[in-house]
Amino acid sequence: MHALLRDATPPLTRSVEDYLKTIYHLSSQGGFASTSDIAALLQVAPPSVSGMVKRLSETGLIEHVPYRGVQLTPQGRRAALRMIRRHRILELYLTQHLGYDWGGVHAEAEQLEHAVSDDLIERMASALGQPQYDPHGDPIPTAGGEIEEAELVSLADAAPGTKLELRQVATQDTARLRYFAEQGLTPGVLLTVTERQPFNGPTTISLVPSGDPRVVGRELAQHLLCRAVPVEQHGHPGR
Amino acid sequence: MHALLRDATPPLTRSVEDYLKTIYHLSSQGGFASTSDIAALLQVAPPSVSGMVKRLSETGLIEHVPYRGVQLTPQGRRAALRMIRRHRILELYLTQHLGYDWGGVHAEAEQLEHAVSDDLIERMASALGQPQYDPHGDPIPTAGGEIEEAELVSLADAAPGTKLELRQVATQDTARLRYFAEQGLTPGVLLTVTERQPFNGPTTISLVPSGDPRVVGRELAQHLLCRAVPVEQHGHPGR
DNA sequence: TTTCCAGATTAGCTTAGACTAACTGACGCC
DNA sequence: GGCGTCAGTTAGTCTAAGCTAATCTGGAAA
Repeated sequence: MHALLRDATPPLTRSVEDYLKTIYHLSSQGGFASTSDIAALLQVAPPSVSGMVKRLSETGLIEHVPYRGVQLTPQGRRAALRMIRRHRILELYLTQHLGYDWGGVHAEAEQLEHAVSDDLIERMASALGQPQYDPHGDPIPTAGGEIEEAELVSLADAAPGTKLELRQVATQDTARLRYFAEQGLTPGVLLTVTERQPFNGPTTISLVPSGDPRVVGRELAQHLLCRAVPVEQHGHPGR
Repeated sequence: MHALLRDATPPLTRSVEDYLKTIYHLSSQGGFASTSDIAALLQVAPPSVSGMVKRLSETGLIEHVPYRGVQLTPQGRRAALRMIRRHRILELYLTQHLGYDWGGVHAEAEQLEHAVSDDLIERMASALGQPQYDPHGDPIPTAGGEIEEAELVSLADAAPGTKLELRQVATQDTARLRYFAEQGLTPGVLLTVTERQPFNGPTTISLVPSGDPRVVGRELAQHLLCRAVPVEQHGHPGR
């Protein structure tokens, strides 16, 4: 891996890094990222996105189909995964070594990810024991640019009766994150789906070791991404 | 302290922060910082400095006397000391907690100082036990903007026969820093000045507990800033 | 099919910060 | 006391990245 990287292109700017990361997130469930979705996530006006999209496709980081959207090229994907690795290692380091809480860590990492050197990231990764998951349960790409593609279902879609491991909490909203933490809904937790009310109603679950019940509304349940647990078996890599 | 800071002015840009820090260093031994000195330290062309100087004096961060130079206003000084605090705490944290060496830490801190939040800096300061000196022996300003003004003599100017404590190593050159470290010349070391050759010749010293001699050329000696030790007495605050 | 509209794009402007080239002022020297 | 030198400044250009206003397009609805 990491072969043929002869391109000594100028380092990416902070903005470019943000665009690539955003495009990665928007297009990771297949397909294209649209101009307006990118604009909304980055909080810029759509024409700003069009302008950047032109520059990025000229430098070969993305593929642009006019009026359809954009996708990352392999080169762009590599750059995006590098940023995601930085972000997730920073979040983990800040929570484990500097007492940040689960909610407030995102904004700090968002700034730092553009400023830290690769060397510092690898030192943090070592200090953390080469972790595989960040505090939200998201997989951390390797330095070589590999990422675990998990097959996850949102709790809102899981069939009643199944046993699941909560793997990711897919929101950045601090208030929601805090609420989930209070409810004991953090990555790694095991649970069974008890029932779901019809017409987009709430999902009832019970936590696995304790049997404690929880009722989760549809909106929140959509943020809880789970992995099916194949009957009696757990103990996964990171935390 | 920290009262009357009602100015909710837009946050300073990275460039502005760098200019202020540079101007602080250049004008700290009294007087004005010149356009060309600023340009040389920041590695930009002199007209770029003129342009920035105009903007900074319009926003009240510096005082500009045309064709003479610039000085910080109290507001500018506050901003500069904030950056210096960040830089020095970062250097100390990186060396103590992430295994950076004395030489390589500067560049990393130079980037990070613009990206970290005040909160993170204070967390690092706590993790370090509210330190007063960075790894080079430079005093760390308080969060309130106070800095210890030490009376330091460079080793090149110290009178033979005096006993000194090495307090700062005033260079950022990695090779020189490594050399000093090899020679045991790090902040906190005690020494006596044995003799000095005339005509800008080298200074001979002996390290105090061990009595080991060292001969230091004038150029290097100028970088070694020392505090007079008032006869039998040592043990200073940080390290 | 034609129409219409939301979303995408182009056109043109702004700001920060850098640059080169050209000009000006301060001050030492003869 | 005029003159040169060199540092400092002004003028004008460039790039990245944002914006608003105006225009275009592709696909759903009529």
